[in-house]
Amino acid sequence: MSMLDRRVQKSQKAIKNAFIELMSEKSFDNITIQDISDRANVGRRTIYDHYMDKFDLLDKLIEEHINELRNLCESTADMSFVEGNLMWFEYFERNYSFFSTMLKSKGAPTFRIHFLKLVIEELEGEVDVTEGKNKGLSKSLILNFFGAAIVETVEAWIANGLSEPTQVVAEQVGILLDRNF
Amino acid sequence: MSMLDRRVQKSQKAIKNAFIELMSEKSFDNITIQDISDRANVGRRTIYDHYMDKFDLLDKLIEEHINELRNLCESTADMSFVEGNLMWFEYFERNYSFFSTMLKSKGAPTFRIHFLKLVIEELEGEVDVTEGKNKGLSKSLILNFFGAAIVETVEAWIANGLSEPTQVVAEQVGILLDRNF
DNA sequence: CTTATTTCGTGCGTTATTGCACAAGTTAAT
DNA sequence: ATTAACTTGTGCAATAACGCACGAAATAAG
Repeated sequence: MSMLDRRVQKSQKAIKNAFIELMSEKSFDNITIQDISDRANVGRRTIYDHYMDKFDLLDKLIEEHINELRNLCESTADMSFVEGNLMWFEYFERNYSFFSTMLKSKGAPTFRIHFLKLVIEELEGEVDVTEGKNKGLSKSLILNFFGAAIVETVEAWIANGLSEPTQVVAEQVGILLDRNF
Repeated sequence: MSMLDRRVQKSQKAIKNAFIELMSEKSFDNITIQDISDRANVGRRTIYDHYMDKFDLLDKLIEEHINELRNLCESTADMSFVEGNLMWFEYFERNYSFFSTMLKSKGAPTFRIHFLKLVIEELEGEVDVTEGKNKGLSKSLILNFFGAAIVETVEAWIANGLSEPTQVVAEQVGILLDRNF
């Protein structure tokens, strides 16, 4: 994983950060490769060595975070929602600038879709409609219901500039989930 | 000047910054090339591509700032001390972390010497002992006198964490110099 | 519409950085 | 005193980033 050349890591990091910065300043469409190259202090050519175009860059960026979150799920598999949520929300907090720009920017509604999809996928293993409190209910309905609820909560929390303490939000959402699964 | 390869600039900057950071944490003697390489996130080999050893690195760093200050003097040659001092003290402010660590660190008393030497050199063209208020006085005595005064003032100002506003210090020192030259 | 200006995407040769390996010198611990 | 762990300085081949130049495509200006 971390066997990547140091130069690659640094270039990609600089490019991604520059891109996120620019996303918070102007719309996706108005960002040029030139802009990114200038801001990242990296040769324009270098960007093409790593990404096809700015769409590819955005895709990779999104995919990366989705994967990170998926990995996070594995390590929290044996925790309660209250515990696991803390890890999730701390991740959001750590990557605030990314999620903030991605969730509000109109240029990238793509992200919300991917994000919701991930949440539902990861929630899938937790719901049981054959017995317990959810017996007889529609599995897909439950998944959509709580998936959207989670995404929307995160979105609002971030849009408000993380005004609520991370622990509090994580715990409360955790309580609601523990109660329903 | 800025025709240097982007990579060189970035590497050297990272190395210098890492070095300054480390200087504020431990004594010069206890800093290893390994440390610098780790902190700068640069291959150990790269450091040797630019510097002989850590002494050379320190020298280059000092020399660089001394040169910057010397250049600054040229551009302020036709100003009064009050005006010119503002440029100087703003430079100190901009490079606070450097001056702070260099002036307090016991591992690098070298810097104080170079610094004083520069101040005296640049002051030399301003003093006239053949006529005016300093007629008959010893030129070298005057230079040492005010040179040390300036250096000490800067040192104290920086040691106090820039507690006094830059403009105020610059102006007051300027007044004292304008009065005596 | 026509003309600048800018951005794009790519090919190319050059250069800087990298990671590794090695022998030699330091430092610390037991 | 001896081992172990770490640092140093250097050689080397591989490769990432560089800067440049180019024609094509898109965008803005007159």
